[in-house]
Amino acid sequence: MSRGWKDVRDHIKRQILNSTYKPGDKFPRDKDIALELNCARSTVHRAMRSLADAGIVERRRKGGTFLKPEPVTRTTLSIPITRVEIEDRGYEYRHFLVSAKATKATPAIATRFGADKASRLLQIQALHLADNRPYVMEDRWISLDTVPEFVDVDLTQISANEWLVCNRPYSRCDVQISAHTITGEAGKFLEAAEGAATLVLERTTWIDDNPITHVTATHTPGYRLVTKG
Amino acid sequence: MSRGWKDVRDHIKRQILNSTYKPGDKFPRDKDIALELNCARSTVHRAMRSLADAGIVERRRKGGTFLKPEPVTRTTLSIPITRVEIEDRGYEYRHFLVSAKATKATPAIATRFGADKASRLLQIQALHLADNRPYVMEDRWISLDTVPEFVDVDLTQISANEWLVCNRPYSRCDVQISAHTITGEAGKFLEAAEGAATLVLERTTWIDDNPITHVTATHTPGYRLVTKG
DNA sequence: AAGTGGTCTAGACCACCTC
DNA sequence: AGGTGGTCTAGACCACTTG
Repeated sequence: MSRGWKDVRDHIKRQILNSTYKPGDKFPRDKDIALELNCARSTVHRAMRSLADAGIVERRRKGGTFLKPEPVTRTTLSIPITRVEIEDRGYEYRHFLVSAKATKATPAIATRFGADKASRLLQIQALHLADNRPYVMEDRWISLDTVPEFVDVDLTQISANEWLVCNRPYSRCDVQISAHTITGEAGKFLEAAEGAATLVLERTTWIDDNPITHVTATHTPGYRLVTKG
Repeated sequence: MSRGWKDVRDHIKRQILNSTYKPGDKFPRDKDIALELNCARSTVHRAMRSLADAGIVERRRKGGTFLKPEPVTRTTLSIPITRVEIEDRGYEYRHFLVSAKATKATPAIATRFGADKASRLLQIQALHLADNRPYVMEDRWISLDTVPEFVDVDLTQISANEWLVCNRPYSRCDVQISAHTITGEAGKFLEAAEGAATLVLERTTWIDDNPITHVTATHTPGYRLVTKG
């Protein structure tokens, strides 16, 4: 007999794994499952919702619950503060401010932030080091319209990354991952060979409809992103 | 007055955004929040759990609820069946089997699968095309110990990717993302210039403790992974 | 129009962890 | 040992969507 909602979830998972239900199949209604497993409907609901969150099952009011016909692998990517990421790997963290200047928006940034919201900008380049070796280089744009107090931050003491994450919670965040070959300055700072392949993470964060920052993080060659499933 | 748990969640989110609470701060206990917002404790619980799932808040029995001291950006990566991904982008899908053969495990695969579980293996290389242009090349290992019936699959009709995802649900999945420069065969099939940077996704899926498959997917240069927040 | 999942409530008990 | 979050229950009502 099932006790908690996790047991109910595992019971259903097992049925999926041993093909009691196949992609596209319909499950009994929550009430009947509850009856069968001798628990409350809300317990079945809790289990089913966790399966729906994981992308395994699809639920529709009046329609019922179905095993997803075309399963989607869903995995969670955690991106900590760079300092924490480096320290978690057991290295000593340091960061190094390369440049900081007020500039006009490039067309790419204007498009991303919204043409009317890219008036006062700060561009910052910084290098994060692990045990004094280059780890990641970031090229960041900050909207001073959204974060005016940023001009007072001492970037030799705290990285823009850490200050923003800790002082400016965001309501929305876009992440894009791509691969590029290293060129020019980035290669010099990262001490990487020209033409090496690097993983690039771009993030834009927003508070309501106002852009906070856009950062392009170029990692040293060989960097791997790992998701915990 | 708050109505549903989403309103409670948004109420707390707003308090975080306007710095009513700062990283590390402790929230009142659920019961008190419920009293203040005039709703049931379980409603507050539902809201707090969604914030905890999002990595915004940390909850400890007896300890209470805290705003995370070092916020972590958490984002969800969805990886559909390659055919669906291509069709969703509005292209016509085709796939092309390059090779399929029974082979011995390379040391890398043996390590990944577990030395004792890499005895009967199939290695498959296939190319997925969008509007007849190369989209992604996959190099896949399949454990015939775990999936013996795979030998009967007609890989000219259905891709290994789609057959496995639809017929072999997994209980665990690891994903790794990295950047590489294209070399040799992959470049030929992807019609990409030697030395171009490509995004590589590696996935291993398991059922319980048995490996199902390991796939290395090499994308055409310029490919971007986007997360939906 | 009716059936299904989604949510809210109030109360109870449990489990875990800090104090 | 006590306080906090975690869960279960039973019942009620709501919201959406489909037949």
